[in-house]
Amino acid sequence: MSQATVSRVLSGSPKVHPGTRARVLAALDSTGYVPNQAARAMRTSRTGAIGVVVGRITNPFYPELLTALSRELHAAKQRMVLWDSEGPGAQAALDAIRQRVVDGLVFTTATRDLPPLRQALAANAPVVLVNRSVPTLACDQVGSDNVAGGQLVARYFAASGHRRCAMICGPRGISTTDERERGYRAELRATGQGLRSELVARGDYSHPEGHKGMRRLLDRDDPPTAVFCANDLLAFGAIDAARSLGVRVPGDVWVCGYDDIPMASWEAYELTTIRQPIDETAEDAVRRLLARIADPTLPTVTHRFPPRLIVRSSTAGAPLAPELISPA
Amino acid sequence: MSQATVSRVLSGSPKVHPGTRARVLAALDSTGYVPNQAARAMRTSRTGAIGVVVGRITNPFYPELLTALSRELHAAKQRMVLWDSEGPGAQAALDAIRQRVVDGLVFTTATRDLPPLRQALAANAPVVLVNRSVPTLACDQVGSDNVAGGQLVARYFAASGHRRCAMICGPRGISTTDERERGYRAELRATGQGLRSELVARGDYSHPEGHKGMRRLLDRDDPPTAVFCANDLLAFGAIDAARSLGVRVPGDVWVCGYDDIPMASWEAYELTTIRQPIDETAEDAVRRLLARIADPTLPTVTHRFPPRLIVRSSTAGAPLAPELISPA
DNA sequence: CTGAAAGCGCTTACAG
DNA sequence: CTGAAAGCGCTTACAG
Repeated sequence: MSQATVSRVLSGSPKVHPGTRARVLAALDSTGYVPNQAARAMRTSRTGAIGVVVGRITNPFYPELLTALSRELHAAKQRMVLWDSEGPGAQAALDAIRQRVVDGLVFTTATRDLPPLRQALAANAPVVLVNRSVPTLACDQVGSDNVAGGQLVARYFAASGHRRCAMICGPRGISTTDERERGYRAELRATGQGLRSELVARGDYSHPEGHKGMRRLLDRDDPPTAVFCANDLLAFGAIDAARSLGVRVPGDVWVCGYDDIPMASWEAYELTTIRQPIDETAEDAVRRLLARIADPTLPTVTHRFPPRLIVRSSTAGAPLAPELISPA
Repeated sequence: MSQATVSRVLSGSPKVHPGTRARVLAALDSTGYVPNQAARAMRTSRTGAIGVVVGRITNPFYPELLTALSRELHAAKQRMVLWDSEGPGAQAALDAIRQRVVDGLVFTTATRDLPPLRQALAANAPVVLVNRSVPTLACDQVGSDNVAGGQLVARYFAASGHRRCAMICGPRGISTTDERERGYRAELRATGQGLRSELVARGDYSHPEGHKGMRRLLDRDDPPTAVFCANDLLAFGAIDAARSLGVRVPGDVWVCGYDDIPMASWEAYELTTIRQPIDETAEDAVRRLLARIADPTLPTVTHRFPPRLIVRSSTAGAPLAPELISPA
C-alpha cells in the first residue's frame, strides 16, 4: 500500500476500494500509526488551531467564557492555544498568526488601542472580538447588548420608585462598562432623573474597588437608594461594603450587577444582575470565526445578544413587566 | 543570500559574517518575513507547545493555576494548548501528543484511572502532574503537601481547644481531598479525639455541596465546633449555610478551607485556610517538564510544597506557635 | 481505484 | 563563512 492510499483512507476519500480501505485500517490499527500534524499543516496550510486571548482571569466571567469557547472549539475539531492578555499575550498571539501556528484569533479583552489586534487585522488575519467591542474595527464582534442592559437596569430602578440612583463603573475606555453606563445614563435621563456625577464611582473591575466605591457613595449626606455595578465582581464588593457599614441590602440600598457569574446565586450575595448568554456567545463567535477562515471575504458582522434581568434578593422589586423590558 | 544563511541568522548561529547578518536582518525587516512554524516543527521535531489539561473551571483555584502556568510557559517561550478535563479533553491531549502538536503534557486533574494519562505515559510522553497526585504513576508530580496540610488544621483546632471537629470532604478518589482527610484524621487521632464518621460530610468540590454538608452537620444534637473543608469553595458554602441557620462563624463554629483563592480574603468570608504556593508550583512543574523533554531519561520526582496556615476571621484562634506548625 | 512524484518551508550536515 | 542539496512527513494533482 502506498503512502497516497493511506492518506486517502485517513481523509475519508471516496475513491478507495472498500477492501483496500479495510486492509489499510487494519494496518493502521496494528501499527498504532498517527499522522504527524506539522507535516499535514505544512501541506494543507491549515493548522486546526485557534488562538484565544483572555484576560483578568481574576474575574470569574472569563473562566466561564473560556470554558464555553473551549467546548465550542473542540466540538469543531479545533485546538485552542491560549494567551493571557495581561503581559505580552496579545503580541504572542499576533506572532502565532504570522508563524502560522493558528488559523484565527479570538480576543476577549480588546480595547481600542491594542496594537497587536490592529496589526492582526492589517495582516488580514481572521479575528473575532468577544465580549468587548471596538466600533471602529473591521472584524466580527459578538457580545451582550450592554447599552440595552444598562437601560434595563435604569428602567427597573426607576419603575420601582428609586430617585437617587448611582453607578459603580469599571475602568474608563473599556467598552463593556462604557456602554453599560451610556445605556443606564440615557434611560435615567429619559425617566426624568439623570445620573449625577457625584453618584458615579469608578475603578478596576474588582471586589476591592466595588467595596471602595460603595463606601464613598454611602458616605454622602444623600446616599443613593440603588446602585448599578458595571459587573458582578464590583457588586460583590459593594454589597460587602454596605454590610460592613451596617447598611442593609436591599432594605437600605439596592444593588444590581452585570454578567450573572455563578457566584451571583450564592447565598452570600443573591445578586440581582444582567445575564449574558455565555454559551450562545461562544458558539456564535466560533461559528463566525471558522466561517471567516473558510471564506475571508465574508462581510464583518457585529452581533449583540439581548440582556436579561435576573432578579434576586439584592433588590426587592418584582421583575419588570414584559412591556417595561422590551425596548422603549 | 541563501535560505541556509537566513536560517542561520534566525537561529543566532555564530558562524555568520557580521556584515552578512546585518544585510539579512535588514532584508527580514523590510519584507516582514516570519518563519513558518509547521515547517520548523517538522524539521526539528520540536513544536514549542505544551498541552495543559485543566478541570472544573468553576473552582477559582484552576484559573489561578492556569494563569500561573501560562506565565511560566510563555516565559519559557512555549505556547500553551488547553483542554478541559470535563468531556473528552484528556483524550484530545493524548491525541495531540501522538500527532506531535505538543512536546509535553501538564495534567492538573488527574485521577488514578484516567486512561489517556496512562496511555501517554506508556507512550513515553513527557508528563507532569500538578495539584493532584497518583502515587503509583511513574511521572513527575508537583503539588501541595496535602497530608501535612490536613495535620496542620487538626493541630490548630485541637490546640485551640476544639473537641468536636468535623470535615466536609470532596469526592472520594480525588487525591487532594483524600490526602487532606488522611492528615486531618491522623492528627486528630494523635491529639486523642479522632474523627467520628458522623462528623464527615462528603460531596462535590462546590459551594452547594458545602452548604448541604454544613446543614447536615449543624442539624445534629451535638454539632461540631470546628469544620475543616477540603477546599475553599466548600468552605464558602459551609459559611453561607451556617449564616442561613443563624449559627455564627466563628462564634459558634469555626470554618477552615484549603487553597486560599482570592475570594477567601473578601470581606464576606474572611476565610481561614491553607495556602498553596501556586506560582512556585507552576514554575516547578514547567521547569521539570521542559527538563524531561530535553532529557527523557531523568528520574521522576514527586515534589510537595509545605502548607501554610492563613488565619482570618472564620476562626478565632491565634495562628499556631511555630513549634506547633513544624512537623510533629 | 492506485502509485510515483512533486512540493509545502524549513534546518543541517556536507562540500567548498 | 556560505551555498547547494537532502530530507522531515504529509497531500494531491497526474498518469496509468
